[in-house]
Amino acid sequence: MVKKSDGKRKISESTIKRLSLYYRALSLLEKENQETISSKELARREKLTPAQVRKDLSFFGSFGTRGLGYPVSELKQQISEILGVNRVWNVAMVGVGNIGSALVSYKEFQKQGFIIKLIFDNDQRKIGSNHKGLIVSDIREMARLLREHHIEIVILAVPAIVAQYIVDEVVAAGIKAILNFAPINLQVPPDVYLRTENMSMELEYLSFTLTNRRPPAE
Amino acid sequence: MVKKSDGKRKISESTIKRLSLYYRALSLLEKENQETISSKELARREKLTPAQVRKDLSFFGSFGTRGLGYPVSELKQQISEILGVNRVWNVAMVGVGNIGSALVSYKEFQKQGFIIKLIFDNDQRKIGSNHKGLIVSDIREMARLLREHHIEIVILAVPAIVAQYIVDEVVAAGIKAILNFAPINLQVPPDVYLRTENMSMELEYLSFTLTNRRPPAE
DNA sequence: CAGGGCATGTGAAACCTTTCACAATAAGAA
DNA sequence: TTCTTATTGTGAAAGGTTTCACATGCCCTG
Repeated sequence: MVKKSDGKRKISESTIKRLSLYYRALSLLEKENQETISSKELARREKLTPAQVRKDLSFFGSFGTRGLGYPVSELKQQISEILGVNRVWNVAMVGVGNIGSALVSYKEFQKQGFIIKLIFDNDQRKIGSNHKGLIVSDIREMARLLREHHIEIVILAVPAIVAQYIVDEVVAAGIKAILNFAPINLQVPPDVYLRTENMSMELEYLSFTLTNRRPPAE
Repeated sequence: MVKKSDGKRKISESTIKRLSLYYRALSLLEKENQETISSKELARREKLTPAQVRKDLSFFGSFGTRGLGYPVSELKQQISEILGVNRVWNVAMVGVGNIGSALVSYKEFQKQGFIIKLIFDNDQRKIGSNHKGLIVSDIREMARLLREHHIEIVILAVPAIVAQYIVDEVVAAGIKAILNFAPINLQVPPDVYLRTENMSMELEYLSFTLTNRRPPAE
């Protein structure tokens, strides 16, 4: 129940990503009114091993009951605290092209507490237009508006060619966490956390798998 | 230059994903008319180590010249063959909500040779409507149309609640590769390759990092 | 055409992650 | 209360990935 003493435990990226999976699964289980779940069943649902589930959770504490499993609601709550999603995050979207406007309407982000408060673009035709109740702001006002609205995370959905330029502005405005959808590797200072979502990568992975799968017969 | 004898080399997922990064970087370098690149410089651009770049490439052959580096165009061509993106892949989109229609317009997929040929939905109001030159088809016609158009990859952008039902239909239609954008873990037979793109996961990762970063001072 | 410089290709070492295997222990039955 | 059953929590082992370090060998200069 109690968290471990916070030594300089280094938690791996894979563990954090799996916590997201557990969180999603637990949310579903909670809706189904299931009270407890074993590592075995949780692992089956997320295509992992029971040992992995237990090991992942053990980095953060002892949440289960031997012989019984984990209490669904309580574990979900614990993971939400670990991931920091037990609160609201103010988010701004930069770029209102296809991807940007789709993500503004994407309810999953809101459900997890990531609330898009501001939208920016540099296209005069888009500035002032309404997207899901939000008015598109001029990117030249970004620094001031980000500060005024206490934005902590910026989602970048601009063309690759301008992405580095825009990210420099975002960094200059004091933002420390950026989720980038432009298909390019951006350079940021070491105190800024940048994650790049590369949607082509997954298609290329499928392409690789189809291309290199063992032939139908020998 | 010549590929290694195809033993039962097991190539790791991370290596394949990095090949995607190299491919993207090389495409840019080619546009900039750079003729050669060293592992050191390629690593710097993608925030990796030179040794990693060389090791990754060495699984597939010897593409570089000692003392000089790798020939940009040639290496790009080689990687495109490895990833299987030196050809066109026929793709179908299932679901024309926010994400689905954004991805239909996403030029990056086309540029990489992933051509969306068909769009499906089950909403009568959407069926027959035009998205970027493609008419939305009735999902009940999916099996026939997928076969007729030689579709090899399906992108799934439907609500989580119906995703398992739809993916069962896609599998029944004989599709072996699926890219899923629904935030849920889907079950497919072992001969079907499924990748799930979880966009909330990256935001949650940022949330975790912001929440657990070392405090400003001690 | 020989020699210096440079960057590759690659075994081996270091490091990291996952899996194993079992002691610990809570719940419920008898 | 004691016993049985189930499942956790976790060191240790196994397995996998990254980094090191250097021999190799190509290019270019003189």
